Amino acid sequence: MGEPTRLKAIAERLNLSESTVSRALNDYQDISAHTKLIVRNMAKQLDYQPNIHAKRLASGKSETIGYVMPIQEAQVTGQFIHELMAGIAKALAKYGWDLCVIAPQTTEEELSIFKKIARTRHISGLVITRTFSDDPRFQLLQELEIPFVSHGRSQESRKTAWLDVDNELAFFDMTNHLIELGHKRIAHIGGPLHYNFAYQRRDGWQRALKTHGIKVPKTYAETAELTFDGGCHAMQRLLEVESPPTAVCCVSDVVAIGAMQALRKNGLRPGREVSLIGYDGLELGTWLD
Amino acid sequence: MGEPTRLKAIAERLNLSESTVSRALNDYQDISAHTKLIVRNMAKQLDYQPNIHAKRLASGKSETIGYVMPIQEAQVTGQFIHELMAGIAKALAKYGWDLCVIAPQTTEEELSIFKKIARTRHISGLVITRTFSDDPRFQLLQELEIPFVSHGRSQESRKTAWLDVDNELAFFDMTNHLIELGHKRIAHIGGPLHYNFAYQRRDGWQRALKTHGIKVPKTYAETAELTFDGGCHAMQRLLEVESPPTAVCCVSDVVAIGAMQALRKNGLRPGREVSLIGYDGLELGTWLD
DNA sequence: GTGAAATCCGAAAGCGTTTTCGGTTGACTC
DNA sequence: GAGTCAACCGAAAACGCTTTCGGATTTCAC
Repeated sequence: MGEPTRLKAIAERLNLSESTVSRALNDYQDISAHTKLIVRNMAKQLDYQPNIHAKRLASGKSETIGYVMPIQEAQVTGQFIHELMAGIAKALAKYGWDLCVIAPQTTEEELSIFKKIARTRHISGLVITRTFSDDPRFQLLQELEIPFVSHGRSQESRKTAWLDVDNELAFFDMTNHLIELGHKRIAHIGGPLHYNFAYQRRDGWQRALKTHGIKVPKTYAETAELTFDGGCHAMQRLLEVESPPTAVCCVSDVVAIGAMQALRKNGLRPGREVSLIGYDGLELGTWLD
Repeated sequence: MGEPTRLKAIAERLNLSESTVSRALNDYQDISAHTKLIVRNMAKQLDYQPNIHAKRLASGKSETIGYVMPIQEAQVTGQFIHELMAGIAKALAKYGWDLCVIAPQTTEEELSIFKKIARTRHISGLVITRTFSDDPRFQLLQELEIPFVSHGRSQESRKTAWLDVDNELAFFDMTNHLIELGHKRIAHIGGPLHYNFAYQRRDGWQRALKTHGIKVPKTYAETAELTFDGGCHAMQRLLEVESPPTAVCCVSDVVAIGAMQALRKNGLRPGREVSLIGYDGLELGTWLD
């Protein structure tokens, strides 16, 4: 293998200056088409790969995106989190950008990392995940003028870029489906409402009921930790209500499985006496129905 | 915020040269303890953060580890994959190193990325995951002299560093547990044997049976795709065997859930007529039993 | 055939570190 | 008091690229 090819090598071979070669490769306007062509050919021939550190130092651009991993709590499923990462990494790779993992331990640490990035600018932009309804990161990042995309929205998302599943619609559809199947007593086991997706999903459920003029007792709106146990206990509570629901849509599959466990304990068969429906990347749904 | 602090600023404030400051911060031997002290204090006071690109360019070290994401196939669960990433990222952060995501689309692309890294050395080392029993990456990386750690082993792992769950032992223990519960007819639904963990897990099951002098028909060693369907079909086949098993240990929880579905279809109750046991990070086990 | 305007390229100054190589002190020996 | 040897520190050259600035051609209009 030996030494990697440098700009200098290309320049010497072609009797050009390094600056010309650099500009040819970066497609500057003031380089003739012919020159660009021969430079690029030579670069390909020598398998030239620019030294990214020199490049980033000289240009002052870091060409790096930081992916902020959610702080570990409970066993909120992380199934699709890494698919998203892989997708982003692939897309960035096309442009020679890097995706860097940032894993803060606490919220305070997370915010202080942001501040550090704002000073050093060694990271050009961020992807943040697991957003909260009231998420302090949105304001801070805007103040610091760090470009970012959020996976999942917040109340502040009007002004910022985000990508998200349409949670509200998904649960609206899900609930409608149950209604079409003839269910009237449809409950919801939601997640803690500081998770924004939990908020949205509950809203979808409510809107569907409202649209069809169906009224349910307040006790039908359950809340659970995003664990098996959480789902189990919430379902247990629903079963103790005066007239228990005939269908329950759960905020996540993990919760749904927990709920199912509760049904079994009470001698009820999921899908028969009580319909359960979950939601997530896990595809457990195929088995639940 | 303004401009970040540079080495120069510290040097000027202290009437020292930049080189002295640099060596003081990097704990060189030829700088007096006193000088080191005042330099470090000043650095802290000015909140100095070295420009990593300049640093990496000058030192020729990239201080970056690449995490090679497994190529997407089927829905092999990725639950704990991101916990590992977070752990690595945290550990590296302490030393100012970065963890960079590499997401190849195909095996060929993966190998060519390795070759590129070998030339440019813009990444100091790799973490590779989802290893195969016969994994070409091990040899290539050794040839290219790229330091790496594998998460999961391969046949070649004698010479290289790896970290892994002791799959063999886990399934040995699991099977023993079933034996202690009185089961004699214990089957195994394994994964495709080119996955090394599938290999190891099957071995653990076999060793336990052998240790207790239990013989089972060859048909008890089933293989399934790592999906719900795979588990379902494999279980179906097991039920059609002459004398079906009373317990089955499954290579993963996803497969176990599929198997469970098959049991239900046949009017059997998991945990009653047939015991099922799965294995993974999903903690589904708590519910399965 | 002159001036102006394009067109294309080279020289050189950065970017912010690290690291080699010497040089200046002061202490210590005989 | 000349010579030696540590102990400390500064000057300056890398590292490999980008980008500004200006210089040399060529083109075109008149």
